[in-house]
Amino acid sequence: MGRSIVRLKDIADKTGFSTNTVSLALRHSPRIPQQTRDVIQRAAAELNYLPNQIAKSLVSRETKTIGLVLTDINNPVLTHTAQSIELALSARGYGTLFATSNNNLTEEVRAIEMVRARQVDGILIYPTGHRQLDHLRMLRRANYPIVLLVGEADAGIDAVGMDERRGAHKATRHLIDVGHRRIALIDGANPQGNREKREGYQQALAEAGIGFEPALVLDPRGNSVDRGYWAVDGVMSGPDRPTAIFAANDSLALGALRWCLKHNVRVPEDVAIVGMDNIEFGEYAGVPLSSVDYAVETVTRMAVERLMRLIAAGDQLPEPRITQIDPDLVIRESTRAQR
Amino acid sequence: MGRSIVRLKDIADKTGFSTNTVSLALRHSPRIPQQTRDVIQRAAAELNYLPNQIAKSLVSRETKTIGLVLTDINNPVLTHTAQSIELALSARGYGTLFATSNNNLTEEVRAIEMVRARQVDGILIYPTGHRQLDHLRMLRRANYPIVLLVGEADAGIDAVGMDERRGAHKATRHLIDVGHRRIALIDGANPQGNREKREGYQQALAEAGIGFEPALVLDPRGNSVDRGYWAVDGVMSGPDRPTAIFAANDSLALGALRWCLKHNVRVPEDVAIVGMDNIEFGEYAGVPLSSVDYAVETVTRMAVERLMRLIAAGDQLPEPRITQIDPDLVIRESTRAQR
DNA sequence: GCGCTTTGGGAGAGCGTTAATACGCGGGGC
DNA sequence: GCCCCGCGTATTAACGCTCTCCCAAAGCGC
Repeated sequence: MGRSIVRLKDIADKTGFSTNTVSLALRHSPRIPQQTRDVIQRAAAELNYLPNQIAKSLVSRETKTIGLVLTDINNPVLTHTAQSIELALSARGYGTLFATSNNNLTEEVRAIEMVRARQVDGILIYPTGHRQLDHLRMLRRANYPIVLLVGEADAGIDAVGMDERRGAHKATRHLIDVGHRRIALIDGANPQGNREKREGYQQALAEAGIGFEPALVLDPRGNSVDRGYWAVDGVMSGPDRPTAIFAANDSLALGALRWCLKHNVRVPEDVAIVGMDNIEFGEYAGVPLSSVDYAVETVTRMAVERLMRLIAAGDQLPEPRITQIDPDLVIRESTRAQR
Repeated sequence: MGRSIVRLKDIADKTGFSTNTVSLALRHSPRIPQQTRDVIQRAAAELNYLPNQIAKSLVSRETKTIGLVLTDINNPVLTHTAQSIELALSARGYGTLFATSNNNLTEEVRAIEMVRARQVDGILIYPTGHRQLDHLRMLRRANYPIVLLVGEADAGIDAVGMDERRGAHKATRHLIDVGHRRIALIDGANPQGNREKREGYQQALAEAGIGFEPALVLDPRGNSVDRGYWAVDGVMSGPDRPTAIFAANDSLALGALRWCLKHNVRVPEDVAIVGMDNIEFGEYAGVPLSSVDYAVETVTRMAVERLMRLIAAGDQLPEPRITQIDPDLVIRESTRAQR
């Protein structure tokens, strides 16, 4: 616990006032005359006093710290989210206690216990399973301030996030609009029970009267560029190649793009590619990548604001509010050319 | 501070034992007979008891939490570092209190105060300025466990990091070896006082008898892909184009690569490019990027181990130890072809 | 000069936990 | 039969801070 040994009592001893008076003076209480405050504050500065937030928390029953639980920070969009949240929280005087679940429910539960034991004032979480929310609902029911970073419609918990179904629908629809009918989907989250993207994809196909072909749904078993590369290797090498690929995130899309460039498959002439999240590396890729934009700043701003409101509400939380942000599709060269 | 209201006292009331007995029982003290322990532990489980780490910290004088202060998590290598550190710490039962300095010394100081006020047991920091370490040295002198994530040789503080000077030297040397003499450097950190990369670059030039040309040193004013793109726009559009580019990180390098691809400048035939950090997006770029590998896992493992040792040392810290990791150069297509 | 308020400050309790110490009681040694 | 010991548990005092009283002296009106 650091080596910070200067306490209120030390300032009290040095100035001759009681610890109580010192405490009030350092918090600018009007009950202490200006002159006394000056003396005390000067003494505090000389001793290099730093208030012990732990002791403060014990009595005030708030830690001014929130728990941030993410699945896996290597996804650039979650990285950006983490950064943006930390910024917003620190601007409000809150610290960020960070933990990862590694896309594993058991670890998620452990991470939540860890931050709860440290008495965080609230939790922001990007849950592993968008459907496995019971443990979170229990917290919410116990009046624990918690906000999901996923726009899960029927969570029963406050949530702010991209409408992934609509995003996937827009991306697929766009591919259809520019003339594609054989559209592959790369999505690692679907087997884990996060079906939104898959549903958006299927819905767009259905609306266009295109039959759903299970062979075109690829499970990359991960979310790295590498995974995207190998996910498409099978179908693309085969005889019945798709003419378009929709990837559930830009890392996967860039992997697919790389496969194409390496095998002299022209993008977008031979195969069009759309990603999701609109990360910077996509914009500046070998062929600039079309992508569904994830409005990180908007999501984090709203999520933090909502969490602050829940914290302020105290013992009687308001009804949960779910905000689903309708994402924009950013069209770049990887789908630009008409067929 | 959450809404966790179950205390030792509640378990005591329920079971009829004193809070003290409950405390001992839950910590498996041999002083409490097995049978009593069972009763108490069952009651604790029923009440959903979660120990209050804050209260525990106040008396034990350790929080089992460490502060992680980074400049800017958007750099993929720092992202990876953050993830890897969180993992290592959580495996050791430590929480990670995370803060960013946004590459600003004032904010760095504030971030450190924030984590110190929360009584973290130690600090891991990627400092803004590799030469502005006085405030950190003061902490170290006060026996505060702190480890830098930068291999700064004469820090006087424990440090683990890549040897950036050698890395830059290797990259530049490689470009010289494959026949280049007009080699541009893109480096945003140099104007901030982090001169290691620049020095490695200049040293390699000098050894090869190549005159240093200030016009070839480009300040991107940032570290995004976008910045890399615009940083090279000037020299590359001019008459006296360099034939090779060494970028201080892969984001910048990918920006430069993108400029080339967009303007039909062949890589590596017309211009060779080397980056630094060896991020995955570089490996799968339009032209796979040569890069100096940053051994993230090694750095974080050693840094965390060192921090643990410092924490265990208590009031008498051992002499600071600085570990500089000699990075490997990964050669890919962006520099492969001989001229 | 009396009682009132106001001003400046202190004493003490308590936040949830742990560590040190105290205590009651049963049993064994002599 | 008495003392002592040890077992099982309770009591008490911290940890550093804030909050709720409380008190003493000064100021003020009549």
